[in-house]
Amino acid sequence: MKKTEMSSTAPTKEKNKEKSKQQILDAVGKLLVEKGYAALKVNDIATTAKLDKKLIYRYFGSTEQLLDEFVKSRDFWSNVNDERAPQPINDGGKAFTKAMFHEQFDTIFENKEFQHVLLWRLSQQRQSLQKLVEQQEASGELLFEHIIQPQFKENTPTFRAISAIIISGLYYLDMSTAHNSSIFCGLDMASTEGRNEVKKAIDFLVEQTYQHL
Amino acid sequence: MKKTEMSSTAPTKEKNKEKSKQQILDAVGKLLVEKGYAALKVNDIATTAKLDKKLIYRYFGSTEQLLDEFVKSRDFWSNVNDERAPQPINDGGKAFTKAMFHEQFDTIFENKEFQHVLLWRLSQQRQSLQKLVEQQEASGELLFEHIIQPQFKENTPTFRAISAIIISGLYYLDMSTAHNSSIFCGLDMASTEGRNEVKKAIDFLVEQTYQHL
DNA sequence: GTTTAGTGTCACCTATTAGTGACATTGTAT
DNA sequence: ATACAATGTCACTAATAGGTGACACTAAAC
Repeated sequence: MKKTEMSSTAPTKEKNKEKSKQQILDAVGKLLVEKGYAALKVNDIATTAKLDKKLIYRYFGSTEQLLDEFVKSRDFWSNVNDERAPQPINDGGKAFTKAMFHEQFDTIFENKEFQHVLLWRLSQQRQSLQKLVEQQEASGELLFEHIIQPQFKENTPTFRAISAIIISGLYYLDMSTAHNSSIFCGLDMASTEGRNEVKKAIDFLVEQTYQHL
Repeated sequence: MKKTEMSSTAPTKEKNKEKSKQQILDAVGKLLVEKGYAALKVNDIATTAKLDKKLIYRYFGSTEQLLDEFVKSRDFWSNVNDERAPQPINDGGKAFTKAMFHEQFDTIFENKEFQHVLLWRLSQQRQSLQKLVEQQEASGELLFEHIIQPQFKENTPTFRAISAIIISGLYYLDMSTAHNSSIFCGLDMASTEGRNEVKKAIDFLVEQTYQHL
């Protein structure tokens, strides 16, 4: 009978472990968003997770490993990786490029955790964060090879540079909006109008690039 | 005779105070560049300055005030403020805009202290850092009003957005070059070639904007 | 010489932080 | 019932952190 119970109900011990690990990982995310990566201390994490810090060491080995685990647990570049080209690409990727830039701009704006991870990886040399950079480069490379190169031929490097400016510009604007004043070049980057101006600018720049590069 | 000495030679005590204050401020800069803003701890600062931390409290009041003092002591936006338009502006500011973007890109690349302050102000809400944002906005506003507005009329907001993307893009690229891998969109942002591609891209984007916006 | 004010040094206190050993609790297998 | 293994709790250490009081030294004023 006891055996029957065991096999019918999932083992509660295991469940609690997974639940606790999840609580801890979530606490990292919460602290990251609320106080920034500098506030990621074991004691705070444990308190936020409402668990003893001992469990952090037991389940993750060390604070370092916990943070690495946290980074790995989030899939920040899924929206870039995923291959849903919304419309067939017969314009050399123009519409796709515009849409991707818009998506990046909005996704990062909404995802505070993402913003803090961007900032974190600018500030610290953590291996798991470095991996994000490589991952991002790799997924971007696919686009450049398959869509941009055929379109722009020998001008591909310039297109790369233009993309670099635009993408990193969007990153910075989203980060600075969340942490500093939201005014940049006189536009309110937290308002719909301001953000629409940026999107118009993106479309304009991409359009001009496709027409005149 | 003693009195004569006093009035002829500067009082050495005062001199030492100023020298010590300078040593402390320089130590902040050195630590900021070498270890990032998170490493700005009193003990480290004092050690780096080769002085007792007591002096930090005596001369600056607190660590907080020291850091504010440090930020105020540097004039990071002088290169933007200063009104040396290299050529007469009869092209609506096109050449000036290109030159300014290039200058920003290179200045920040070379000035590691500047990079760290950019990062610092994204990460922390310190009043003296916030003032930098306002100062920067104010000096930019002059350009928009006097040069851009007459040229672009009702399209000025779009031009603002384009500038916002480009400037913040240059910021981010310079920061990420120094702290992460220097590869972005497949271009090496630490190499001359990579940076020249970016400059070509800047010129192209500005050119297109002036021709077709 | 004595006083005085400012500079610099040292020892000390306190709070925070990371990390661990010991133990109590609980669910499960025998 | 007993043994066992994993979860969770607590008290403790050690290191690092910010900050201060007391005192020695020195240059100038009298």
